[in-house]
Parts: sequence; C-alpha cells; structure tokens
Amino acid sequence: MFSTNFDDYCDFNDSICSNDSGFEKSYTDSFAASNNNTPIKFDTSDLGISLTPTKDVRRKLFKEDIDNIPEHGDDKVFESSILAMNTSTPKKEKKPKDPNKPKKKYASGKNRISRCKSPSQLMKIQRNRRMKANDRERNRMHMLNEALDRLRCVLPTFPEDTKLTKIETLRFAHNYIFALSQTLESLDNINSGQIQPQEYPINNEKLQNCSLSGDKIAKDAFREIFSISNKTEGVLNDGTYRSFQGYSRPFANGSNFMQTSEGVLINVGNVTVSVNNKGGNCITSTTGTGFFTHPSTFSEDLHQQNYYYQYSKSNTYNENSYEENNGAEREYFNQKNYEIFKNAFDIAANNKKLEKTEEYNYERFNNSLYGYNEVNCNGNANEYLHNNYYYNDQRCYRNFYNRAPNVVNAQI
DNA sequence: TAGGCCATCTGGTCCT
DNA sequence: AGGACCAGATGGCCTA
Repeated sequence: MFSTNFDDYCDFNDSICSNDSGFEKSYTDSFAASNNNTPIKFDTSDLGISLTPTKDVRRKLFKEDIDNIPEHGDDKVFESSILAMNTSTPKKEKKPKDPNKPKKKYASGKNRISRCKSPSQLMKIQRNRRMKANDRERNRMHMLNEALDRLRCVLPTFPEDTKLTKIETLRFAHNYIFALSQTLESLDNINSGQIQPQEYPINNEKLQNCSLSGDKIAKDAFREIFSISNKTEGVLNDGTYRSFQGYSRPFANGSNFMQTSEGVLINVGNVTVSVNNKGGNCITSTTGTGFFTHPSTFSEDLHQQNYYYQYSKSNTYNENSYEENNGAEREYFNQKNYEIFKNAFDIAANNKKLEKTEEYNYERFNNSLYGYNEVNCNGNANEYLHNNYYYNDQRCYRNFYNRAPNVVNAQI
C-alpha cells in the first residue's frame, strides 16, 4: 500500500501548502480511474495519519473507492491509470501556433519532466503538483467567499441569523446599487435645477415589457421608459402626495418623479424609491403585472409596528414628538423590514406573484381609518395625518388607483 | 426524500 | 513550468 509518511507525498518543500489557507495540509488525490473512468479518491485518515483538512471539509470518501486503487509497486498500471483519467471539462479549440514565435530551447511538459525520472518519481511529482493546485484553488475560493462576505456586510441589512446566498447577495447588491444611484441622480437634478415642473407621457408599453421580463431595470431602460433626463414634476401644493407611498404607476399627472416638502419619490420600473428627509427612506417593489403585499404588513398591529419603527418608542404622534424623535433611536432597518425588502426585490426580479393568504382582507381596509379616498387627498386633516404617518403602508392608495392590493415595501 | 446550496477536487486552458 | 481561472463532478448538510 502507499506510504504513510507525509513527506513521501510532500517532498518538495513546505511551500506546497500555503500557510494562510486556514487548512492543514490536505490530501485527497485521484490516482486512478475505475472501469467507468470515474476518478478515484481515498482518505489517508484510515492510514493513521492526519492529512485531512480540519475545518469546513465535509468530503468523505468510501471504502469502495479505496479498493479500486491499484496496488503499490505496479507503476505501469499506476501510470496508465493516470493517463486514463477522465476529464470533465470539454476541450477547447487550440489557437493556431504563431509561426513567428521562437521555439523553446528546452523540452517541455511531460517529455521534460519524464526525463531521468522513474515512474514512481513521476507519480510523486504529479501528486505534489495536484496537491499544490488544490491548495491554491481552495485559497482562491476562500478569497472569493470573503469578498462576498464583505459585500453582504455593506448591503443595507444583514440580520445576524440570516445569510444571503451567493446569488442572492449579487442580485440584491445589483438592485440596491441601481436604486441608490437613481436616487442620487435625481437629487442632483433637483439641486442643479435641471428638473423643471412639467408633464410628459410615459411609455407604458415599454414599461410593461420591461416589467414582465423580470429583468433588472437598467439605467437606459429607466430613461427610455420615463424620459427622466429633463422631465419631471415639481412640488405639489395640495399635500396630496406628501405621504411617501410607492407606486408602480405614474403619479396622478403621469410623472414618475415627485418632490415634496419631505423628500422625493421616484418610480423606477419595478422599484419605487422614496427619500424622506425626515422619517427615513423607502424602497418599494412590484412586479408590474400585479401587486402583492407582504402579509406581515396587514397584521393588526401594523399601527404599533410602524409607530415604533419610524418614531422610535414614542406612543403618540404630533409635530413636536416627530421632531424630537427624529434621532438616532429610530430603527430603520430591522429583521422585519429586511425580509420585506429582500422579498420585494426577489419577487420583482423573478416576476413572481405572492400567493394570497387569509391575511388579506380587502373589505376590512376599504372603510378603515387609514383608507385613502378623494376627500383625504383634498386635505382632511385627520386622514392626512395618518397617511403621512403610514408612508410605507400601501393600503390607503388602493382605492384611489383602483388596483389590486398591493405592493411590498421596506423602510431603509 | 428531493432539491438547493456549498466546499472541494479535478483536468483543461490560457498566460507569464 | 507553474499559476490563475474555469467548469464539471461529487458528496455533505439542510430544509420543505
């Protein structure tokens, strides 16, 4: 059988395994091919030596694999097994050789390494190369994972007990960056005076196509749909839209942009970004083909939830307490909002509809205290106050826009 | 139990 | 020659 001395498999130098990989020297190798050309591995832990990784290595090997390893000493069988190793990567077409390229002055590849080497020596070299390559590959993947971890950390939320998958992290980052960039750009336009109050038609066909595709809304698509470059709407005077609601449709006058005394509201295809200069920001997402609401936003204690999240621990609302609690105590991103936010983007990206649940109760809200109607729009003080207060509660606009309930949203 | 996610091994390819 | 990168294969863990 094979040697149990690690040095026999690592006879070049200690640099074979890097020091910073977080792993001890590992050894799992493919020595031969079975009858069906499946690469064979074996675990040297059975040999009484500790060569298996000590952390995060879950790979275990089976006895039947070991049984297929050729007997030690039969170098010809061993070598032919190596040569017969199956390759999983399809071969690519080789580039034509450059006739002007000077020839190498020495033998290369297998011929060179084979020179003056016995088969057993050759196998040692091959194994050590493989070990080094495996170690490098592990380190490379670890660095990639570390980069993903750093990306997770800079996303707006990262609950302690929840971890985005790799693909979720990338998708979430893409959407988040886009939403923020659009917000910044719009704010710049306001500050520079490029945006002037005016109406313009929206390209509903392109908006629909863009929304149905489930693709991420790219900048060009955004401009094409909304012609946002120098057209938007100015501040409304009647307070109708002071509530920071998310829309998947243009606002009442056809614009996708709205500025109020409390911030700005921007429609970006599937995503609405609200930047509130007092009470926090909001990102809302819809599929464009229907609306949906995270069930949790329909719970009876919504009032208390919003009250707590937006206005800290204050129990009553008035203009004074609003200002007083506009400080660091406010919890802008919590577990609940993270899930809603993530779900919103996920649904928008995949064009999925949320299944209705028993928690949907349309009638309950039609005449609710927070229901939105034309009277409210025209300035009923009490209702307006509530609408303003529940700026991330989409229910109150359902009737006004005659749309199905509703959207998912999140406060950031 | 199937499917998703992940870590790891592996050989091929490209480049220095 | 050797390193980086890639993609296929594999098996473990977890969850619905």
